[in-house]
Order: sequence, then C-alpha cells, then structure tokens
Amino acid sequence: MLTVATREQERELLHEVADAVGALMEFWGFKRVMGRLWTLLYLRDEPLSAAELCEQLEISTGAASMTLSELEHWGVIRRSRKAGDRREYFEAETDIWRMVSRVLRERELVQVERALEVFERARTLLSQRIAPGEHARVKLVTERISRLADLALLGRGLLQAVVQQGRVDLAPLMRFATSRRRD
Amino acid sequence: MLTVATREQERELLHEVADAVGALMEFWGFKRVMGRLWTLLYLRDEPLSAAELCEQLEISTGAASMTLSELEHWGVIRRSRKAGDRREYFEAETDIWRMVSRVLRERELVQVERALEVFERARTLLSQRIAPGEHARVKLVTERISRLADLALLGRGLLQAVVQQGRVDLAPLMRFATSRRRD
DNA sequence: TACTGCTTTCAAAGATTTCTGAAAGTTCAG
DNA sequence: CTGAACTTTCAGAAATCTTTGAAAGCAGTA
Repeated sequence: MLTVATREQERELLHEVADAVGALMEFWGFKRVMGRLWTLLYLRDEPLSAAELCEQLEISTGAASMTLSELEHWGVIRRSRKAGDRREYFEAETDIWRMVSRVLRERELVQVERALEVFERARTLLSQRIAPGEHARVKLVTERISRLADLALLGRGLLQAVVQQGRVDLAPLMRFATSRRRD
Repeated sequence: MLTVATREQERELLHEVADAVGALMEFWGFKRVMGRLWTLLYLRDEPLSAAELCEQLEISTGAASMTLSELEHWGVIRRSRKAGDRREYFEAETDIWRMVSRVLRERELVQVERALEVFERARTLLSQRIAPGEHARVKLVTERISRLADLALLGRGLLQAVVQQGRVDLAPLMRFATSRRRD
C-alpha cells in the first residue's frame, strides 16, 4: 500500500510539473494544453496512445488530435507505431534546446523583425517631407522611434545570441547570464 | 496642401508604429490597446486628454479609463493637469528601459520562479519513497525534470542579467548580444 | 472488397477576454 | 453648497479563443 500511495502521489506530482510547464507555455503564447500534453509525454519513458492522453488530461479525442498535430508541427513530439497495433503512439522530442530555439527563431524573431521594419519605414518617411516649422517636432518623434528601434534591436540581438549559442554550446550563455547577477 | 497630405501621412505612420508596438505587447501578454495607447503618447511631445485618446484609438471612454489605469499601474504613463482646465492629461514615461525591466522583474521572473519551485519540489519528493523496482524509471523522470529546471534556470539567469544590467548600463549586454551572432 | 478500429475534421457549444455606454462618483469654479 | 465637467465603474454585449463530439475519413486485416 505504500507503493499504491506513492504511485498516486507520483501521478499527482507529474501533473503539477505538467501544469507548471503549461502555465509557462500559455504565458508565452501557446495553448496551455500543449504544454501539459508535451510534458506528460516528456516525463514518460514509453510512448502513449491518444486515448491514454485523453484520459490523463481529461480532454476530448478531438482536442487531443488537434493538440497533437500542433505539437508535431512544432517538431516537439514524434509519432510511432507498435507492431500489430493499429493505434498511433506518441513520444516527446527530448532535445529541449532545439525546440526552444526553433520557437524563438520562428516566432519571436519574426515578430521583432516585423516591428523593426515598421520603425525603419516610419523613420525614413518622416525624415523626408518635413513641413516647414515642424523640424523640432518631427525630430523628437524620429528620436523616439529610434529608441523603440534600439530596444527591438537589443531584443533581436539577445534572441539571436540565444538561438545561435544553443546550436553549439549552452555554457557560455549560461555563464554570462549568471556571472552578471551582482555588479 | 503638401503640408496637409504630409500631416495625414504622418498620422497614419504613427498609428502604424503604435500598432507594431501593440502587436509586440500583445504577443507578450498585454492587451494590444495598452501598447497602442502608450505608443501614441510616447510619440507626442505634449500630453493628451482622455477624450483625444478615445478619438484617436476609436475606443470608448470606459476602455480608455481602464487602459489608462492599467498603464499607470505599470508606471508607464503619468497623469498631469493644465492650469484652469478640469481635464486630466496623460503623457508617456520615456525611460523605456525602466519600464521593460520592471515588467521582466515583476512578471516573467515571477512565472519562471514559480515553475522552478514546482520542479524542485517534484524532484525532492520523487527522490524519497521510491518503490522497489522503480529505481530506473524514477531516475529517468527525475533526470528529465532536472533538464526542465536547467532551462528555467537559464531563463531566470538571462532575465536577471537583463534586468540588472539595465540599471547601470545597457552596453555590455548589447555587446554580448551582437558579438555572438556568428560563431 | 468490406469490415473494424482508430484518427481527423469541423460546426456548434462553452469559456474567456475585451469593449461599451449609461449611471454613479468625483472634483472644482463660482 | 451647487452644478457642470470630467472620470470611473460595471453589468451586459460583442468578439475571440478553446473544446466537444458526432460524422466522415482512412488504414490495416480478413
């Protein structure tokens, strides 16, 4: 009975972890259930079937199917089959870093770049055709757009650093991140 | 008439910039209108009244009032009054960095830390009470939770680096971010 | 080919977020 | 103190996002 209690407790714990990841991912612009489902798979050594996932997560077959497709689209889970079994099984991609950097590259970076283009265009157009007597005001506006652009550039730089770094070695980044804590 | 055309064009441009910032902020977990409103104020040298903002953004008085409160709560706008005028006027906080680092500190960091606590707790509890014959499996689960924790730690480290850095000098961070682009 | 068991799709329901605008609240000049 | 001018609040409307589940689709036997 110790074992039974422990099993139940473990299940609970893993769900808590899954919920924590779900919260992070939601906060981050994904659907909560994507994070929960991925984590559940990640914390298993064996592949799970869609039916099991429905049961564990208390979602419908439809939701499971769609969520699994999305996760697959992001390359964070894999499908597999067992011989003599019609069902599909799913397992998590375990290279977390690859996943994260892909998302950063394809989502965050795109967003930031889109904004940068707008800022750039606005600056260019403003610098042309300044009505007389407007010089001071237009200059202030341009200056402020430049500051927005600076921030976006910093963001882009950080994202690129993180994304690039990960491909080879995470350590320098981590070192930088932690070394700066007190200065 | 050149001036008129230019004015209209400028208005349009500024709205585009505001929309771009709005999109970033929305993507980032705030309401789109917060970003649009703040940017509109930021790109003005003079304070605006609530009524003008309603008109510019095409939102109701209620929405304006609530949005302004939220922005004030985050310390990114200021209220002011003009002598002999009953209306309140609003202007943007111009220290962008201070704003961003505050948000990172109070929102992102909190989220990451919450997740880290869950991971830590799960690891501790799993390491106790391992049912016989479960060692291998539990070890794998623990190992994977550790990897999640590593990622969260990296995130926390980066956030802290960014937040700390900004207080004194942004340059080193920018240097780091850009120097790493190709290696 | 036809059946069976599993998966996907998608219209509609449900949940959640955001917005509106009228009413209540506040402030201040007179 | 009063009333006009402005602001805030908040219940309900509207818009948006998410989930459901039944029907259609598909793949692997028999």
